[in-house]
Amino acid sequence: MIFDLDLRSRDPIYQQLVDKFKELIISNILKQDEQLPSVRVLAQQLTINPNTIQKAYRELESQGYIYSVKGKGSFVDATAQVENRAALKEIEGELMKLMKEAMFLGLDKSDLKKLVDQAKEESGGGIAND
Amino acid sequence: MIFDLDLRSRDPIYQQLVDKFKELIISNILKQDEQLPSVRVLAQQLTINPNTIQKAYRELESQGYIYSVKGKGSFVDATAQVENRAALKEIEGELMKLMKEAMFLGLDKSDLKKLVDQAKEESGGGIAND
DNA sequence: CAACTGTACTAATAAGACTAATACGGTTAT
DNA sequence: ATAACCGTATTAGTCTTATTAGTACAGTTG
Repeated sequence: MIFDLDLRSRDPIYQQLVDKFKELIISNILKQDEQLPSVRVLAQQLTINPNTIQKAYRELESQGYIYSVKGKGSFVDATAQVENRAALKEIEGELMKLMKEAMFLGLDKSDLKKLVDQAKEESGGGIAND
Repeated sequence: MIFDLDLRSRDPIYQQLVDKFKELIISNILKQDEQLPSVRVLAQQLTINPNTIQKAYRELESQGYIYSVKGKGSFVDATAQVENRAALKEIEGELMKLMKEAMFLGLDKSDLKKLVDQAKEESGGGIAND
């Protein structure tokens, strides 16, 4: 489990952790029901405070990416993502904003559609369908 | 000039202002060389500190969206956006991340490509090409 | 000169991220 | 059952940063 945290970033550490884990789950590197490192172990590995890990895990759980069981651990929950309508709406809004900005900066529709294909290949495209 | 700022947001006010002005410039509601409200006037309208406006304008200038002239004012700079290679690379990265997440949450390629078309229509599509 | 513009600087306040220490409750294997 | 793990909660202190406040300087315009 390798994490390249940037302690000097404006992005909080817990947010970086959330993003990293999301990527690992989305790209299916962490698989369904696979156990995440424990709060204490990961904190020791990264030499940061356990509370920070806990905050990241709590966030991941509230977003439906993992589930935690007292006494057992935290595990990947890659099911039922489709039900997360609110999150999807938010992401669509962000996507629209970024796409408009990208177009303003010189990209055109075909460039963006290539990005779509690329995103598909790099994530579910090669993994979820096998 | 209407701004619906969320003072309680985790996003800083100056960042919200940057986003708003970007949107207005990208959608061509604010046109080339059009003057932006002065730092002091806008601060008074929004009942926030002039320094916050200044910070937003400085950011917009560093990103190439406006230019400021001492004694005269701040103006829209919608030219030469294509040269901003670094910004474009960053945006592409963010787009990839969001697209992957959107797919994980249930969207497919065609959904995303529809978003691309929609973004085109709502921004440059209907304005830059007339 | 007066009234406007952007810009710069310093200090004070408020909020939030992070650390630290501690404690509680559930699980699992010996 | 008891030790060694797990997640969870709470409180307090530190540090950073956004924001405010006040002041000052420099250029433009009538």
